[in-house]
Amino acid sequence: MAENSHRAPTSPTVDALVQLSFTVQLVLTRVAAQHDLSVTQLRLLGILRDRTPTMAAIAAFLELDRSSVSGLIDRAERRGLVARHTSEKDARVTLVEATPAGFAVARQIAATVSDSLETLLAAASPVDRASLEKLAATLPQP
Amino acid sequence: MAENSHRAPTSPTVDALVQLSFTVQLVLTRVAAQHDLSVTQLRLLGILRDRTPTMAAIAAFLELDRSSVSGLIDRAERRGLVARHTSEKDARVTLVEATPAGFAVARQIAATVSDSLETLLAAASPVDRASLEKLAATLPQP
DNA sequence: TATTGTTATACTCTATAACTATA
DNA sequence: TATAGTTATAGAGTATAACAATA
Repeated sequence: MAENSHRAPTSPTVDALVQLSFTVQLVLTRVAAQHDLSVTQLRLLGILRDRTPTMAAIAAFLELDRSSVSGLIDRAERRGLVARHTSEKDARVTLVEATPAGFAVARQIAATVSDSLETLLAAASPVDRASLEKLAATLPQP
Repeated sequence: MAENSHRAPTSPTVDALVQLSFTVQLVLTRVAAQHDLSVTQLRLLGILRDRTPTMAAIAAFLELDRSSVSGLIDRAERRGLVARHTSEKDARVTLVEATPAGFAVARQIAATVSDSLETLLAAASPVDRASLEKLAATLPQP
């Protein structure tokens, strides 16, 4: 038997996908940390860039329990990044909106992430870039 | 001014990379959850498939503080997935090894992740796959 | 009654600082 | 003294269960 019987053979494409994913997450984690934020808070700010969603919508988007989102918004609110508003149509519903400070942080983070990833992609050919874009566009949501 | 002044223009390749990354992480999170594990524990088991590293090596690999790794290994050990051994060469050093149960879980997880991602990749052409593999191989570590 | 959100509780994950044991 | 690892502590993130307010 080979030296290592624990490693099941897996496709090189799958390996590439997983490795790529962790590289991107590492970049996101580091950039978020520069602003003393978690990747989840970073995602939250991303969502709020062009939406004013309900708590439930945020939970659905992030695939979190609504109680987890309550805590998430509590902490973001405490830091002045987001604000809660009660819906005028349905008093049960809470809408979440980024504050000007929240938008500013979101912009900075997006710019830094973009720069970092572009630097990593420096060696990628236009054809490989196009493949990557096509792949992302056609990949079904799991 | 446009409807939304908060969204800075970013490259489609960067967007693709980020989206792809979150898709993969979602798959990993779900598969890990099926075994009541976190993605970090999943990564740990992945590392231990072909290594018996020191605590410090695990910390370096996962980019965590050594104290965080102590807790991580505590919890994995409590669940019977890994075991600690003191190095015979240097009594300060602790080596971490997967147990048979740990290897079994690692194998199952790897198989499920592989299946899930292959399903997602069903529509990807051989050329696009090759591009993805090349990209992962040439991407510098950030 | 059903839905929206919060709270109480418990656990994992993580870091910082202080510590122990060994080299 | 320096290094490897642990412990104490604190906080973020997450889920489950129970709850209040509103529909």
